[in-house]
Amino acid sequence: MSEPTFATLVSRWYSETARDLPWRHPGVSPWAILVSEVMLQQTPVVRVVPAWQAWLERWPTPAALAEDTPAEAIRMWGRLGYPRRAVRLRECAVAIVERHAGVVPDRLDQLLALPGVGTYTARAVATFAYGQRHPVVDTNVRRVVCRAIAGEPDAGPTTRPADLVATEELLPVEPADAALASAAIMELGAVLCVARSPRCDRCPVASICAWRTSGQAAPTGPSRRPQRYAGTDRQVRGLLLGVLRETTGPVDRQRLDQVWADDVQRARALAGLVTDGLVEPVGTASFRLAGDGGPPAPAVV
DNA sequence: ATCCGGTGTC
DNA sequence: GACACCGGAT
Repeated sequence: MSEPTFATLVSRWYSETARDLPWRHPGVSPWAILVSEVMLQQTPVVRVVPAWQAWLERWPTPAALAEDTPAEAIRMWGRLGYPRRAVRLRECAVAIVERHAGVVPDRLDQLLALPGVGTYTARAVATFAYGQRHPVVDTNVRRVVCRAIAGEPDAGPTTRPADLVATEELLPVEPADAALASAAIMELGAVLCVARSPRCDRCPVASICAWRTSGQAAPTGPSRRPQRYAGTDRQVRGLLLGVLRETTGPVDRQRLDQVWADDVQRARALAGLVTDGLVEPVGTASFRLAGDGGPPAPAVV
């Protein structure tokens, strides 16, 4: 009789203590899981929950979202941040309708080909929506595996192929068990094995954690530079988008000019919004959220 | 004032 | 591989 494995210990802990998140409920559709994963890409759980519920109430299927305008997707996105994700999610819905008859695909290569879906999200959907056996490595999983298995601090800002391999080796053979283990490892990284103040006293694998055994080394590499928000193009984009979001249809350039004094930076931010497909010019002196007021795009000058 | 994070682009 | 991208929590 052997010791319980890493996956067994973490999965048992997860089954007993997991947060009750709505996208983890039985019967949640693959589309709803995909929406949750895209929202969770850059936004904390507590802020995603209400937005996810409202989004799926309005657009329960990819086809429903595909038929609506980018402008409405941007408005429904609310203040989740990184609103390009809203436009990509709608483009993703269009692609699902066009390529897959409105059904979220279950193959990794097909998922990866969708707008806004990268290596993490493709594996998360294949695993959590379709019960397949894949390593699902986000920043939390990477940190947990680096610590507990390699005994090292987190390897850095990107997921390496080696991280995928190391995680795969932890997964049970049965796909359903592997999916549960992946959810459990993510939960562990989000709740206990956090970056700064890990709660090892409550950790289900504290007894077999290589990082704990070896003295909990801190990361050695260059710490990532702090990113500011105030005064950046990001802030200006947010201000411009705020005006457009609360207005139906075109907004005069003059009104947009009032949100930020620096002409050069304001113009750069507005151009960026257009490039990103969030905003489009209407005539020569006004702008609107993409597709706002109907699909017919403005005449290209 | 600092922290957090996938994807796409260059 | 560096960088841009958002906003709220702490």
